[in-house]
Amino acid sequence: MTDRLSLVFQALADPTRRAMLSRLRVGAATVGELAEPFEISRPAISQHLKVLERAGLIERAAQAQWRSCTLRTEPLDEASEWVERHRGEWNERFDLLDEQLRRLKGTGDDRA
Amino acid sequence: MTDRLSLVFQALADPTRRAMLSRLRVGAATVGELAEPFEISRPAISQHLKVLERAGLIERAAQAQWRSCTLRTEPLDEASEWVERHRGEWNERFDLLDEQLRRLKGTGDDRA
DNA sequence: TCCTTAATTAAGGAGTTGCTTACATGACCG
DNA sequence: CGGTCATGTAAGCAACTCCTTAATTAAGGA
Repeated sequence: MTDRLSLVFQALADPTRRAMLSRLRVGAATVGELAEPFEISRPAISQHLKVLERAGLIERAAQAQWRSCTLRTEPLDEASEWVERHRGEWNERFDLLDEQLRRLKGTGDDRA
Repeated sequence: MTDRLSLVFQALADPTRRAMLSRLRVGAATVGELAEPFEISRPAISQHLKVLERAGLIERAAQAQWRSCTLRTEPLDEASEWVERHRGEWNERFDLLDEQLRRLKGTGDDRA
């Protein structure tokens, strides 16, 4: 489980962590804010954040005694690529569009 | 970890299982054929297949003493939906195109 | 300085994963 | 029937996951 893609999928395999990422989509949050919707302890939250950080899905910045967490979506690109490549036939058309849009956007990363 | 989406992401979190799915993309295979590229034991293969089956990603059919495994991509649609919804801003445009293509294809599943 | 707040680290426990070897099932084949 | 091939089940083990409570670090305010 040493490769990045596995770490990302593993991070996404937990509903609490997915909910955290969804929350972060609307903007940065402190650990306390992230913890608020859940009934689990703060250390449990910290551990989930560690998993997300290890997968590259969040970034933490210390400001005074608060840690601001921000979403990093780049790892999701790799995950998306894998999933799209393995969806049925019509998705090959979809992949084509993906690549066209990617070119449009200017990030010229060709996949293997 | 009772929900389908978590089971799918968890199934994808292992390189061996991802390689198996990639292999199945080119057509059905027996357990032996699937096992061939890997150095792990047959029971280990069986256990990986159980994980994939639990996530709905493969289907097994018994033919004589062979079990033919086939890929089922539907669960990947849900995974794809989640990932696309959480990729950066430009992906909102991407999502739009996704939906347009979906309508073009005729599967009218609106997401929440 | 002392207290509070925000968060992490430490230690431990129940359950799961990913592997192993040994054994069981079940179909075909002489 | 007995042997072999394809696969699955059982049992066990080290490592990891996800949670807990207790202790720790570190900043800010009285």
